[in-house]
This record gives sequence, C-alpha cells and structure tokens, in this order.
Amino acid sequence: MGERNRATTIADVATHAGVSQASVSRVLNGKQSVDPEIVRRVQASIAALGYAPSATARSLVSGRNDTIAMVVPDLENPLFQGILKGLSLAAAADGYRVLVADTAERVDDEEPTAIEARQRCDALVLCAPRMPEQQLRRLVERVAPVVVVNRPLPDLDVPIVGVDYVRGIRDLVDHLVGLGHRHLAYVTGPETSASNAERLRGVDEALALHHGVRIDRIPGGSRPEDGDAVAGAVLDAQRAGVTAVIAFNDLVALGLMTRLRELGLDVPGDLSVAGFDDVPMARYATPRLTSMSVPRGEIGAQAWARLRTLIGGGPVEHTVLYRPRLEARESTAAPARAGVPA
Amino acid sequence: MGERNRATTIADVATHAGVSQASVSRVLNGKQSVDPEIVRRVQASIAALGYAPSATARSLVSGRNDTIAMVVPDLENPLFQGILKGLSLAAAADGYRVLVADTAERVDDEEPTAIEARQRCDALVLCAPRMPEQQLRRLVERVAPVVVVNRPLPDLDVPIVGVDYVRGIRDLVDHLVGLGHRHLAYVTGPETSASNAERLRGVDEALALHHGVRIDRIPGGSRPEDGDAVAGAVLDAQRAGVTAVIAFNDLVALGLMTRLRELGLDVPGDLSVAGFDDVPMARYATPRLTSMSVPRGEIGAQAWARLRTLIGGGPVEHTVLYRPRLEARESTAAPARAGVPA
DNA sequence: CGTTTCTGAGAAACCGCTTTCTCGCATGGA
DNA sequence: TCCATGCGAGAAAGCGGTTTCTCAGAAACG
Repeated sequence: MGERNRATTIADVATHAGVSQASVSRVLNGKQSVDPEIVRRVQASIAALGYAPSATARSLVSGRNDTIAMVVPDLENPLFQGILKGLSLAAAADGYRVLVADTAERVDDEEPTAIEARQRCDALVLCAPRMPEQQLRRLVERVAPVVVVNRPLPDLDVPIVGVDYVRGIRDLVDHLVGLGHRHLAYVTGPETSASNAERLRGVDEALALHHGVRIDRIPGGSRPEDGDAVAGAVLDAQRAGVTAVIAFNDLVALGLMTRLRELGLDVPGDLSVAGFDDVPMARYATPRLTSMSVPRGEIGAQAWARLRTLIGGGPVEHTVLYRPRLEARESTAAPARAGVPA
Repeated sequence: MGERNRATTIADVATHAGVSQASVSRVLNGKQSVDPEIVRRVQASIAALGYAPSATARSLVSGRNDTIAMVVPDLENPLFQGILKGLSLAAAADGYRVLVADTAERVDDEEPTAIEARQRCDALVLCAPRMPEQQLRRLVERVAPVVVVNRPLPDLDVPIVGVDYVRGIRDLVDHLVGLGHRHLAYVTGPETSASNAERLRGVDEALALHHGVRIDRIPGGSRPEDGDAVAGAVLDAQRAGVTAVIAFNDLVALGLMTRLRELGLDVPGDLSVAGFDDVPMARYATPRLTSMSVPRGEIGAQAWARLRTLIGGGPVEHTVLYRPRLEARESTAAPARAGVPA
C-alpha cells in the first residue's frame, strides 16, 4: 500500500523552504534572530503546508506539557464544579490546560488515578476529602508538584487551599443563636469526609462558646436525596424542640427543605434551615436558603496560583483558608415561640 | 551545579538490569516472549529504581496520547457538567482521559481553543451552541476526529449527539395543553443559541398542531438571573391571560419561580411554570419543577462511544438524538379558571 | 553430523522537535 | 592589510521511548 498520509513535520517545512530544521524551529520560537528572508520563506512554507508543530514532540524535549490535572471525587458536586471552573480559567490565562479526572466517589481509585494523571501532566490539584490521611500524605509526596484542596494536612510541605469550615460553622451558629435559637441540630455529612470533620469541630467550638445552646447531630449525607431521606428525623427533632437545622451543605438543605414543606412544615416559621457552600441554586430556593458562601472559583484560581509558583521552582506558599461569608436569606428567622432569654 | 536529578529512564533500568533497552521495553509491554530470567531482573530493577515510563515519549512514538478534549462554553451549566461527567467516566473506562476547556461564553475563543486543544489530544468533543454555523463547519473538518454535541449540522460527515429539542418542546406543550392551558408563553434563551432556535421550532410546530392555542414569546436568557429579571414581563403576560410559561431551561424557570412567588403569584395556582433539562435541582424546587428530562450523562457517554469508533478508524456513526422525557411535577397544573373547551 | 529454521536478545533507527555545536562569513580593531 | 570577534545557519545530538533489523545460538530436520 502507498505511504500513509502522515502529518507534515518540521522537516517537510525545512525542505519546502530550503532551509534547515533548526532555522524553522528558530522562526517558530522566535528566540533567536533569523534572517528576515528566511523568516519569510519559512512562514510561507508553513502556511503553504498547513504545518502545525507537534505538541507531543515539544513536550518530550521541554519536559513539560503545559497541562495540569485535577482529581475530584464527583464532578456533579457544585463545589468542585466551581473550583474546576476557577482553576481552568486561571490556568488558561497562563497558557495551561486542565485535565479532569472524576473518581466517581471511589476512594480506592483516587490514588492510582492521581498517579496516572500526574504522569501526563506537569502538576496536580487534588481534591480527596475522604482519602485516609496517611495515604494522602504518601501520595502527596509522590505526585508533587501538587496542591491539596479543602482539607487540612498539618506538617507537610504542600500548598493547601481551602475553606475554614470550623469558623464557618461557628459563624453560622452565631447567626442562628443571634436570631434566638437555643436548640439546634446539625445534619452531618459523609462520615469519612474531612470537611464534615471540620464542621463538627466547628459545632463543638460553637457549643463551647454559647452556654445553654444545644446542637443535636442527625446523620445525613451530602446529596439532595440525603436531605430528603433525613426529613423524618428532622421533623422528630423539631417536635422535640429543635428550632433550627444546619445541613452539611446546600444540596442536603435543599432536599431537606423541599421534603419538610411536603410534610407540612413551614420554613422558617416552624423551623429555620441553613446550608453551606452557597451553591448557585441556594438563592433561588423557596424560601431562599441561608448559607455560608464559599468562593469556589477563587479557590480554583488560588490553587492555580500556587501550582504555578511550584512549577516555576518557587517555594511552597502558605496555606490559605477562605472564611465563609454568611448569606442570610429567608430560610432562617427568629424562632416562632421565642425562647426564654438566656 | 552538579548533574541534575533527572527522572530514571528506560536506559537506567536497562543498565541496572544488565540488559538492552529493547528488552526492558518488551517486558513493559509484554507483547513478545522474553526469557523469564530477564523478565525477573527487569522487574526487580524497575521496582528498585522506582521507574515509571514517560507518557510523553510513548505518545511521540505511538502518535496518540489517550486523551480527548471537551470544549464547553460554560462549565457552570449543569447540562455541560452532566455531559462532561458522562464523557469522562465512559472515556476513563477505555483508558482515556478528558481535557476540559471552558471558553467562558466567549464565542470568538471557541475556534482557537478547539484547535489548540485538538493539537494535544487525540479527538474532540465540541459544544458550541452559539458558534456561527459556517465557522463551525470549517472548524469541524479541521479538528476531526470530533463529535458535535447538541446542535444540528446537516450534510456534514460528523457524528452528532444531541437532544431533540423540537420534539421536547412539542411534548411539553402537549402536556400543558392537556392540562387545559390555551394561552402560553415561552421565555426564550440566548438569541444566538442553536438549541433556542430548536425550541422555537418546537413552539411553531406545536402551534401548528394545536388550533386555538397561543404561545407568546418573552425574551429571556439562560441563567437564573435572567428568570429573575423577566418575572415582571411574565407577570404582565399572566394578567393578560397567559396561564402557563415554558422557560428556556430549568435555571431560568427556577429563577423565575422564585421571583414570581415574591411578587405574590402562586405557582401553579395562578400560573404554571415548566423548565427544560431537568437539572438535579429541579425536583427540589418549590414547587417541584416540571421539566423535560435530558440524559446528560448518556449524551457524554454516547459522544465517547462515537469518538472511540472514529479513533479506531471506524465510520462516522449516525446522529443520535435523545427525546426528552416529561417529568411532570408540581409546578404545572390545570389552569385555575379552566378555559372554555376548544 | 551438517544445514536450515526458529527464537529471542541487542543494536540501531526512528517518532518530531529543541538546542548545542561547528563553522563560514562579514565586520571591527590594530 | 590582517587577525580577532561576532553572528547566524546548518549539522547533529539528544528528549525517552518503541520497533525494526541483525545475528547468534538452539532446535529441528534430512
């Protein structure tokens, strides 16, 4: 069979222009002065042949491929979507692309996926909220340069970008207590989730700060269905005196609110409900959901900023934690039968 | 100053094991029989040196890099998120990764972004709902293998995976008319959006099918804010006799519903509202939003299936259009003052 | 026992580009 | 006028793998 129709290479261009490959390369990269006449001829040949340099070959020699990877447990989660978007945009501004790897919540897949992704990218953004800490520590060393998103990792030389969930929960509790609530409930997230652990710490700290306040725990989850499923338990809690509920995140809060309404409960009349993350839909819920706003895009952008520094041989920059901002909306209000002032 | 600490290469392994590079390569790929003793030694050396083959070098020789790219106008849109997730999972199952490029709704960036992405990937999934058709046609030829998502492109040798918006709108109108509505309104999407054009065709076809039915058009958009902003106009329409509204998509419908409620309107009592796409939040809206379900993940998976065929040298497979499925929920109901039967 | 075939390991070419090295030539200084 | 410099273009050496090619030794056969 005839020779196959391979793509045109730099050698073809060189031949066509009657110059050396090196000259073509020089014209392409423009880092050395080249005879204007040669430049002209080369450019003409490139245009004539429709030549496009091979990114792979370039990568091989440069040792970089201007691509970073982001590993996430679930692309369907608005938090990660926002981070991905911010990361992608920020990286693109510097000429980098983002490879995305969804581990579909399979914790066991995270490590191999991360390693695999790292092999074909210059750096990594790792979102692994449920990976055991020891494993994560090992992994992080192996896949450097890497930045870890949204989980604390003390005493490790890795940049971290995250959210101060502890403080966020405290602030949220403050908001509710300020409204007059004294008996709250927290619908927990996934048991192994690092950010759930952080939130629980926030609950504990809040309890230490507010005497006479109770915060029950109701096992929940991270998705709207979980909120839906836990509505019965929440209703029981409300009958037992709980006047405000904090859900692990907005998805749970949204699912919960919808179900509660169907069960005949008025939010916030009978019960205040608050979420966390301030997903885009929160402000369009009925009632508009009170939530703790988290700068999703900014987290992605900062992750890139740190990665860029690392790639450039810079130091591991300091951990940055964003403090969630209260978005007080309609789903929280003073308890109907205002408790006895403390 | 000293020699820098480069990664170990296949040559290092060969030396360490006292065999040739070729043998190491053979052991790695296992496509030829090799002396068991050599296999053992090579594997020992690989382990001892912690060797990992360079994906880039492999790509250079193989001409593939097992990565595809997906170009989307907005990663924050639940539709694209779902498609990306489905694509990513399906591709991963075949050992492919996905590079994602968000053009941030800048139509002018789509072509260069696609070309650039294609240069470093084996194939492309293109979501460009607003790119002018002529430009898209040119682009598609240039970046093949490619599959186009969610827009018709007649007479072109390109696999297309999409949604039958025309039929979807018709079915949705059928639903509303079946409930007794005679005077509807459609809140349009972005003017240049191909899928909005499809929906409008659906509106026209529905009108042709249902005598005595009116469908007004109200300029809208594609985001919740647009729904919010258009609420006044919708309210006017309602006062003018409109009893049901179809929004371009769920995001608009959600924003609209929330605002309408604040304006004192009861949905569906005073006005039925329906969306499109059935985003995850639709079923958790208040009232739960009637929508046309679109198999987001499946679209992504099918896009991959077609791409895989193309990559493997197979034919351009037939266009596949998914017919949206009605998810009748609480936001649509019979009009309060049932119209005179036609 | 000699010759042919087969097997498998090593040498070398190659993938497409960048970068160093070499060298001819034009320029500037003495 | 001659030699030291500088500049720019081409040749060639990698980058790190895979794959073809070559060839030695073993196995098979007459």
